[in-house]
Amino acid sequence: MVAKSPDEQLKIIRQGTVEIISEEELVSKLAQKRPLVIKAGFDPTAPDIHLGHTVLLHKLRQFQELGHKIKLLIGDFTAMIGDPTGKSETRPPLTREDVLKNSDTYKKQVFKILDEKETDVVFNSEWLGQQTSMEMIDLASRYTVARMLERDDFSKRYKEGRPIAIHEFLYPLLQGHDSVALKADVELGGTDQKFNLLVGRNLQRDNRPPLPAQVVITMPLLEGTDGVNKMSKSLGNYIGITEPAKEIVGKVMSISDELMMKYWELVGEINSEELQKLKSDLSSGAEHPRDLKMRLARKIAARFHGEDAGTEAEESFDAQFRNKDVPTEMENVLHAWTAETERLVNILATAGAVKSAGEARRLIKQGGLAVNGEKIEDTEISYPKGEYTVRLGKKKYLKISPK
RNA sequence: GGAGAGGUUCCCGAGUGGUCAAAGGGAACAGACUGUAAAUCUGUCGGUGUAUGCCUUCGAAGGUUCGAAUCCUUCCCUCUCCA
Repeated sequence: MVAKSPDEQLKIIRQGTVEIISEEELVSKLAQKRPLVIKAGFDPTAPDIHLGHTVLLHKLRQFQELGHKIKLLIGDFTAMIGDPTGKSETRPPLTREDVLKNSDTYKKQVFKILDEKETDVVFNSEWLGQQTSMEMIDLASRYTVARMLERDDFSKRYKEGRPIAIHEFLYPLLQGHDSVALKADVELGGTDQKFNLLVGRNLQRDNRPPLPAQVVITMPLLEGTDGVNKMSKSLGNYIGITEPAKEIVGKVMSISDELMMKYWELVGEINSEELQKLKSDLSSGAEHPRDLKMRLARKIAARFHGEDAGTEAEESFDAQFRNKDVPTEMENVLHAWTAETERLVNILATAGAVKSAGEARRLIKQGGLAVNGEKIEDTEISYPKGEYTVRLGKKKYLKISPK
């Protein structure tokens, strides 16, 4: 089953990673010619998987193809703490139902990339929920405050005088303990997870009896559509895999050219030779950046929605932005007219198309609003009851019809 | 337990009695430019039928004052140092 030699495997595993701690250990584990236990943790608080998550999933998929065993860990227990970032407040504990619901959605999404048969989905509440206070204290005694403060996020906050709650220290410990419980051979995570992953390694070593330490593999974080911050739902710069194909194409098309190459590398499902070719074609001019980006956009859309949806999304994108056609389908908003005619700004505001009438007015002043294809100049214009096609800005189209 | 610092609009951050809907930056939105690129430039950025008006906002609640983000009181929250 495990057919490839350790060196061949290493070559594949290494692609796109930031760090492997350590490669020698990984090779010797691979040389044992058994399916390794590969651990990767996911937070069940946000059930929507986005492209950023898939970086990890693609790597896991590669491990699967090499014949290893994936333990997909849903951190339902640790979610009660929330991985400390300093940004997020302590999260309210999820109910059992929430967890189950979220993890179901998770599974559905994850298996668009992973092979379901070769994946174990596990919940850390299974063992963490059973722990007694004594065991918790014992776990806490394995680490010192000084070592905890080595973590970037903690030391920064400490220096800046920002709060750190004690329970935040427990997060890395519990996550690390998961590795002990799973007897993980390898743990995969984003570069922001390095500290936590290393804690797992240390805890395995310090365990009684000691366990073989897991190999830690970190993956680059994928920047979101803003090109700066890591992709996350809370920043609103994400591309969700359940989004409509058109949305995915639109969002991918709006990323910068530099970022596009990173996307190719991390979620493009190509090997390093192919990546090199794309890069050289791009710099030699053999390939137009726009076309290359469209290929990527289409590929990603097709991955989650099928080839047809990908093609269709591309066509409608071109229609709208190349040929400047009005899209055939758009969101329909119902509005109840309160009088014979009503001011446009009010209609838009009450319909929820804009935050306030003032914003609508602003849009008009800035020349970003059109009704039935005609640009509006007058901020006080009124319309009688009827059906209208409204364009807000460059890309947002809306149909307003009477309720 | 003691001493000190602080909580400002989406975020960071200035403002210490009227000239404050509150500087500056970021984000966001719009326009120009384009490949719906990115970058850049310009504009907007609490609400209100536009009003030198009115309403809501400067941790919370009260108070002083003609007038408070600014002063006082109590409360909540955070940090630092000492113990």
